[in-house]
Order: sequence, then structure tokens, then C-alpha cells
Amino acid sequence: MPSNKSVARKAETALTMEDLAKLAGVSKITVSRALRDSPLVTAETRQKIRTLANEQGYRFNVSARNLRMGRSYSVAVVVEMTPVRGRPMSDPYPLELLGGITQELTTAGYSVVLTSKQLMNTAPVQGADGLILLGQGSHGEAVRTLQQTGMPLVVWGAPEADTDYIVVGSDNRKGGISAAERFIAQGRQKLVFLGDVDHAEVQERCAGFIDAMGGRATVHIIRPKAFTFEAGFDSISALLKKKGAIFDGVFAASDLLAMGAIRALAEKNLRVPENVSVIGYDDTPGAASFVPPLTSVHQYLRDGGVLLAKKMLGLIEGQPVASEMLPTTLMVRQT
Amino acid sequence: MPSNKSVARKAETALTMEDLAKLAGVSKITVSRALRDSPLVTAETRQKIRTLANEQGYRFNVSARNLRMGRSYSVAVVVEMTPVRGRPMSDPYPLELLGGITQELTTAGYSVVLTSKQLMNTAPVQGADGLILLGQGSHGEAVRTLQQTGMPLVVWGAPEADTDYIVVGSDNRKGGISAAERFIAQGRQKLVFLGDVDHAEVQERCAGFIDAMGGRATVHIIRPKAFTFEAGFDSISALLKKKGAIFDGVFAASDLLAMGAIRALAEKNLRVPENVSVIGYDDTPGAASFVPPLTSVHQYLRDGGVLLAKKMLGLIEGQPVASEMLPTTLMVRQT
DNA sequence: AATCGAAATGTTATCGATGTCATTTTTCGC
DNA sequence: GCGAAAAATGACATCGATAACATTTCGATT
Repeated sequence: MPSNKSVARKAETALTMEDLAKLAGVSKITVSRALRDSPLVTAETRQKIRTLANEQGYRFNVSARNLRMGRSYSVAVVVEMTPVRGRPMSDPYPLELLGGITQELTTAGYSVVLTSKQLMNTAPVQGADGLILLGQGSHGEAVRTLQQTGMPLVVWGAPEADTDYIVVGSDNRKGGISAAERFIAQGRQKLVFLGDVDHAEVQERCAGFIDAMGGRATVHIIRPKAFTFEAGFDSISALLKKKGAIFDGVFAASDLLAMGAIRALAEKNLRVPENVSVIGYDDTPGAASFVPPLTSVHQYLRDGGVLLAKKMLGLIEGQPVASEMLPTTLMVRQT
Repeated sequence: MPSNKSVARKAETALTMEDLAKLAGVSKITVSRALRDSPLVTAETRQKIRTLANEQGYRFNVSARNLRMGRSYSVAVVVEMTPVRGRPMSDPYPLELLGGITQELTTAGYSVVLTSKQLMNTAPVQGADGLILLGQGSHGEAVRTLQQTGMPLVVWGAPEADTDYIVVGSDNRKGGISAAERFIAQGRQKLVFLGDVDHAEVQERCAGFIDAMGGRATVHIIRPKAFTFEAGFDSISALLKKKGAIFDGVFAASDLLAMGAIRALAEKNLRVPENVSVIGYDDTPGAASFVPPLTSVHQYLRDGGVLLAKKMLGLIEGQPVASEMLPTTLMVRQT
């Protein structure tokens, strides 16, 4: 049974490496080395000191190391934390990215400091070793200003033309292509793309989709403003009312749009996928449990977060780093 | 036009207070005081030093202060950053809370360190001045362990019986009451509550709702497992198929449920609100732009975040702090 | 057994800001 | 205009960990 020495100590002032050193009968630098797994210390003494540290409930003082090292071992992440019009409700997505980022950076010994555009000039952000930007859509000028500070910078989103900062994003073009490939395999002839192509990412999906179809089918584009169930329902309902509007496949820019579309089709007694095949985007939780289970393009957001973090670590360590797009996977279900 | 001295300096080693002191012809402690708005320094010299600091692009060294002060001036926030079954899609809600927390803490000079349950025993979290827990549902034993560390602790959620930690949450009971009051004012007689009452927060809403009705109407409870549009649609569709099931009001535990309900009613040509009145919960963005605009119980999540942060700051400063529930507001629209 | 070199450990100085106490400057009453 | 109190400023030590350099210990080779 372990002693409760450590608990008893809690009230007292915090232990330092020097205290441990005295207890172990060594110098404090040896303690430092032991706790950092330095090869300059015997496996034996390392072990001795580590167990001692545990017993005594030693807590490493981050500030002291940071001061000495001239680094903060922290990365600031800029997130939009208020609901944004246009992508309502459907968005646990920044959270998933954050999950990946946090996991990777924390494991590497960095802390993740959350911030927003408005708070960027506060000391903790200014003092961070790097900056990760999670925007939706374009960043442009804001990024340019940030680059001038020389702080390592990584951005989530779609790569833009003439920029030289590191971008990590989901390959929307390939997402569109994978949807097209499925429709080709099914021999669909008259297709509908459903989504606001003013949106940069949606634009990419649409372009990849059309290019991959390569004229094997007609593609009619409908551009609802929102990404919601409602918008999908209404768009397809309206389309079905027009006589002569016949189609056998729908590729939607979000799962909610796709679900709305399916509901609209069902109301007109069109069967999915027999009459019309439908593919959604995002593979949100809920797609799989929808009735019928929705075929959807999966984005690896958590992996995206991990990748953002890895790029950042690379930049901090001065390694060569390049932008990268993540693959997508078409999750084939029953639509 | 401002000089670019500061830009020129960037490449060099960072400025310290001592450097500023030399430039200003004072001692470094005076610089320290000036930048902290200490009353021990003349308004004049303070101004002089501040402008100098700006010109030179001085950056405060957080680590040095933290070491000296024996504090980290950081608060760790524990969030579940993977999608959780049961509350799919519908959740930008931790983000809104985070927004409020970040705003308040950062403004108060603290940094917000993001973390997860798995990463709690890493140094940055261990060294934080406090811990905010954003869970959904119960915390129980986990909280108890944390309390033993003596670290200030604030939790988001519903207050539980025999606990003594600080809780901030939305007053679900009052949310239910406000819905009831509206139905009473409208003279509705046969009501439906739509939501999974196994969920602690939903349970509260339902209880408040029924208590406030005080027998003025019958309340039939339907408990879909999910909070989705789909679930709402299916639940109400099924109910409408049963003959004899007549009702003139629906109170749903989420906006999506309410929207699904409305769609189901519309399919049976029941008019909202003439035949059936519907009230949702959360007032998600999208509720207002729904057709028809949805009446919903608004939760002040951002304010919730701010309040969490304020309680935390209070705890850190040793002030007496109590748990608190936030009010809700019934946003009356057209349903 | 003596010597050399590698391995292990120790000593000292340092990172930048701030509390404590000492010192200088200013203010104000008579 | 002098002295005492108040206001403003400064010198020094300090927080805890680590890099650079110094020293000791140990092992192997001849």
C-alpha cells in the first residue's frame, strides 16, 4: 500500500527539483536530466529519481522551463466560437479538428491555447510558439498580417492561388470525384448537384464532380443558400414540381441537404436508390442512422487536426513543411 | 507615418524590460510598474514608457512573470471533442460556451488551455490555476477525484444532489415552465412532450413543464432516443396515425425535434399554430429562419461560458462563490 | 598497477519580471 | 525657507529549471 506522504505534502509549498535532489542525495541537474530521460544519467539513478518524484507528488514547473528555454511550448488556436450564418447547426466540425490538434500537440508536450480573432494581441497569444487558424472560407489579408510577425502559421481550409503559407484541408475535389465515380458505376445519366457553389469548398466539390463525370451525364446545379435539411427539402420539392425535370442522382454538399432531398423524393413516391441515388457530404454522425442509411463523403476531420498539429510542430522545429490535402472516403450505404 | 524601427528589431533578440529601461533612462522596475498601471509611477513616466514600448514592439514575457508569481495565469478547460452519440449534429454548443469562457478569461489576463479527459495529467493542465469541466450529463466520481487536488473547479451542467462543487447551468426547469405558460395563455388542452426524459436536462424541462401546467391540460410524453429532425418527424407521424390521438400543442426538447414535428403535422394538413402549437428548445440558429419561424426556448450559452469564467476567477481569488443557474427566454415566433 | 578516455555527476550562471526594502525627489505646512 | 511626510524611483534578491563548462568516477588497455 503506497504511503500517503504525497497527500500530506499537498498543503505545503510545492516541491522543486532541488528538494528532490536533496532527498535523493544528488544534485538538481541530475534530477532534471533524470526526469527528461537524458542519456547522461544512469538508468538506475533515473529510475530512483522518478519513483521518488512520484512518491513525493512532484509537479514540474512549466513556467520555469519556459523562461529558461525562451519558448512557451504553447500553440494558439484561433477559432470562430459564435454560430455563423450559412452553416447553422451542422457543425461539431471545429470541435473535431480541435480534438485532433489537442491530442497531437499535448502529447508532444505543447499546450493548446484557445483564442479568437478579437483576442489575438493578448500576451499569451503573442507569446505562443505558433498559430493555427481554423476559419471557414477565406483568410486573405488577415493571414498576410500574421505572417509578417514571423510566427509559425498553419491554416485550415482550401489552398488559394498565390499564397505561401501552410494549408491543411480536406480534398474537396477528390470528394466530388468519388461521388461521380459511384454514379458512373451505377450508370446514372441525369444528375443534380445541390449546394452553394459560392462557397469555396463547395465549388471544389462541384468542379471535381463535373470533371470526373466527363460528360457521361448531365449535371444540373441547384444552389440553395443554406446547408440545412429544410433547404434540401425545398430545393428538390421545387425541382420535382417542374414538369420534365427528371433525374436519377443527387450529390449534395451536406448531409442535411441530402436528407432533405430524400424526404422530398419520398413525398413524391420516388424510391431511393432505385429511382434516384443520393450522396451526401460530411458523413456526420446521423448519416449512418438515417433511414435509409445515407451514402456520404467522409472527411477525416480529427485526422485533419492531427495533421495541422504535425505541420505546426514541423515548422517550430525548423523542418521543411508543405501544405497537404487529406483524402476523403465515400461511405457507401443504402442511398 | 510610423517608423519601422520595431520591424527592424524583430530579427534581433526580444526586448526585455531592462532594455526599455535603458532606452527610457529609468530602472527596469519602473518599467514594470508603468506597464502594469501601478499607482507608484507618475502618469507622465507611465505614458512615456508605454509609448516607448509600443514603438519598440516590446513583448511581455509571460513565462517570467508566471515563474516569479508562482502562478500560471491559465485555466484548463476539459471538453469532449469527439462527436457523442445521442446528441448528434445538433451541437455547436460547447463552442459557444468556449467562446464565452475565452472572452472572459482572456480579458482578465488568463489564458485558456484546451484539454480532454485523457490528457488531464499533463504538465500544463496540472499547472493550471483552475479547471473548468464541460461535460454533457453526469460527472460524479471524476469530479470527486479532481476536488481532492484542491484545484479550483467549476462544472457546466445540472446541479446534482449531494455535491459541493460549483455548478453553472441553464435552468431547464424554468425553460419548461415558460413553455407551459405560453400554452396556458393560449388555452391549449391536450399537449405532447417530445424528448428523451432519461437525459437529466430533458427530465428537468419536462418536470417544469408538467408542474407549471398544473393539470390545466393533459400531457402525453413521447420519448424518441435522438434529438434529430428525423426523430421528431417519425414520433409525431406515428402519433398521428393512431386514431383518437388528438393534441393541440407540442413541446419538444430540441429545435430539430420541433421542426420534424412541424413537418409531420404539415403532411397531415394540420396547421401550425392554428391547429397545433409547437415550441422547440435551444433556439438554434436556424430556428428563426425556419418556415414558419419557430418559437423556441433560448439558452444563453455564451453567457453561460462567461459565468463559468467569472466563477472560476472568483474561486482563484478566494472569493465566496456559489452555483448558479442561467435564465432562459421563450422566443415567441410563429409556431 | 598505472594511465587514459569515456561516462556520470556537479557547479555556476542565466532566462525576465517582480516583491522587498532602501534611497531619492517632491510636496506642503508653518 | 526649513523640516517632515509623502511620493517616486532604484538596488538587490528571487522564482525553478537548464546549458555550458568543470569535476569526479569508473572501466579498459597495456
